[in-house]
Amino acid sequence: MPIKKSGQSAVIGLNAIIIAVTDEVPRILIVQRAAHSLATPAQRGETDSSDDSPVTLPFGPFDPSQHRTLELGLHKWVEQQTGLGLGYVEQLYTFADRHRDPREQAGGPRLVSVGYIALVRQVPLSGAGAAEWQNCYDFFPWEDWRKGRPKVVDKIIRPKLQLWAENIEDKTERESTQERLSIAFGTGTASWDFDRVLERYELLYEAGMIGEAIRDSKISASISGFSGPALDFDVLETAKLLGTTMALDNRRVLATAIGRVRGKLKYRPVVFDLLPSTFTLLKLQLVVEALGGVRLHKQNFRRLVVNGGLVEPTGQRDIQSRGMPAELFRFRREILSERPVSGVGLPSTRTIG
Amino acid sequence: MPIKKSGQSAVIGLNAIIIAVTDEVPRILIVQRAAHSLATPAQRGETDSSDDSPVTLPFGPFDPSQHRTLELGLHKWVEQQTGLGLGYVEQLYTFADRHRDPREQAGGPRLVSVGYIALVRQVPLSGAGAAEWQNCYDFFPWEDWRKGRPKVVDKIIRPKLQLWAENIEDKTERESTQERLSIAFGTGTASWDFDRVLERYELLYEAGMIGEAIRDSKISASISGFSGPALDFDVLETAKLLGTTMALDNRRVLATAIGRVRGKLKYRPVVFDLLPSTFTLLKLQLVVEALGGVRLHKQNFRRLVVNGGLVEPTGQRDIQSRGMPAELFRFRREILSERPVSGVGLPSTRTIG
DNA sequence: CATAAATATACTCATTATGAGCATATTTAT
DNA sequence: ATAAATATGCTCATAATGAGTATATTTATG
Repeated sequence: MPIKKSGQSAVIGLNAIIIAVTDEVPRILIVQRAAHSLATPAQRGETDSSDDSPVTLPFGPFDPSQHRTLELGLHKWVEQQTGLGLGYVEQLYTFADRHRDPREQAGGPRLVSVGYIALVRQVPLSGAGAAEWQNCYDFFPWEDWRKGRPKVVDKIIRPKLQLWAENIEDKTERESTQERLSIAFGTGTASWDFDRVLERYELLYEAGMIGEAIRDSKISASISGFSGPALDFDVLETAKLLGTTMALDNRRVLATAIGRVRGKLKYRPVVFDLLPSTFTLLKLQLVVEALGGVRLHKQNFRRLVVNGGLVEPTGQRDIQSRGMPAELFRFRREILSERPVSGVGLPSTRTIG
Repeated sequence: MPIKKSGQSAVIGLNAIIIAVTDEVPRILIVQRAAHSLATPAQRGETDSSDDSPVTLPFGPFDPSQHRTLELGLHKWVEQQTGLGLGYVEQLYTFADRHRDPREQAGGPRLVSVGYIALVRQVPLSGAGAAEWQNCYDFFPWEDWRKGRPKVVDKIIRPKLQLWAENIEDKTERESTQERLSIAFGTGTASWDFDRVLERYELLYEAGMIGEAIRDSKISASISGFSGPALDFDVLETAKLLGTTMALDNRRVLATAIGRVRGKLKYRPVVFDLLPSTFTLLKLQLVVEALGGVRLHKQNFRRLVVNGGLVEPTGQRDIQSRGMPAELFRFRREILSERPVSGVGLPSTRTIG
């Protein structure tokens, strides 16, 4: 089959970011070594660049003749591959940059992926695919602040990024980069904004500090024929401390997803799609904390969700080991029609009668 | 040139939702009668279904061989067509449902459009295209509450939707529809959530109350060979009161965009991309109100943006006609690095030290 | 059984944010 | 000079939030 050469050609695929929380760990479904059924040639093939990461997000082609909508295509294929029934599903973003795959041939078809986030309750895997669950924070060790600020932030990220930014030649670019740093990593007066996962990832990539950056620059060097500068040991060490490298731009996609979910938590009751129909308040809190990467104040959290009408008691109690048994609650769906958002108003300004 | 028959083929296009606010009116850029340069055959051609609406969003094909990223493609083409320089740009959504164009041929390539929102300051149009500005609320008369609740809401929308929902046969579906109604239109205890523009639009479409629904059902009837039921005068009258019909699913795209912008207003300072670099607080407020479709309390709005550190006085005053001259303010970019979001926290729960 | 450890739940209190309004100042039009 | 229009300052009640303290109910362990 000859390769199409049309400049306008594109292949549309679906990327699924499937999230579940178990044992206080947010996990995503990943596939090892491109075991996913159908990949583009560029995705499947010539990956033997020795250190290329085998970890990918589940990916499947979208066949318009088969499926009426993207979302239906996604459901079908995920269920086939994993046996998972998807709960909450939301379109994330469409990724279409050139060199998403750095090995993409000039003139070859562009790989366009539409990413979907799905939140699921359960963890039983079956189906044809070789999918497995992996801790989100394996990919973003700097994003989990539940045990305090991760050491990697002060020891590596901040100093190295600072240094990198200071050495940018162009003044305008240097200053705008420093501003971005300050916003994303909360240097100075700023606090750490848990939503800005993507912005942090992008800065680390641009600074060449993570595995993908090293890999991509190596590849483009080898394509252009130049041999890049020898990588010193330190760079590789740093990259290793900054989490597991993923294939292509998959880690970027994942960063987008986590940021989106964290943002969503604030104003829509999506957590409940990760929980069974009844749960204790502690379980609820732990799931929120896992996704947000933060610890919350227990009594206030309780006050918020109970007084806020998000949950209601079932009258039943949880049976467990240590301590006083907690009451089981359920999500109050009615809240959706009662309050505009579960927590906020306009720009922080409310309407006037 | 023979038509491709591959079941997997797709054409990727870009839809631009370009928003500006002038004279307290939020406006979007539209194109009359498919005057946009390059449309798919389905989009351009056989539109002669008599009453088919001529109003479309700017649309352009995306050529991967020309542009490295979707956003670059968008910029290029918008500037060519309109002479506009885009300010804030954000990817909105990817629309790929079958029958986005109800005339789509079975087996023909699927039209996939990636929508982008752009906020611009100015209104001078030039360039090759036949674009013009139109009031957003021409398409969504029920969304502008600045002069109180629009009459169309109580006179038409609520009663007709209520009736429609009550007559759904299947009990489960009826109840879920009634819940959706209550959430979207704030029947009962609920208040009107200004974000839920898309949900409201979709319900009106499903209920067959707006122009697009009538058009699409006519078309599928004519394709399937059945002649649909004769439309009574009332249905057409209703549709006319519910705003201007757009081509294809463009109004749905626009609804998505407006909802997104309204939501964004709450927690990111995007308004400033619609304003000149200095402005009075009234101007600022009027722009927020225009987009939100609400009136705000003036003194509290001032307190919010000034005490909240979003803006700072320039020392200069505005020269105008009536009344005390207002001070000119400017956006404090520093706020971005100072506060996580301009207004909120986690699900409504803050972190604990 | 008594006690410690673990957990759940109730309440308090200071601070800040929000919604609604009154009061005063500064300008232009008449 | 006065009315109309606008800007701006201030108050006040209420609600939301952050940070605790206190108490209750359970299991594990001596």
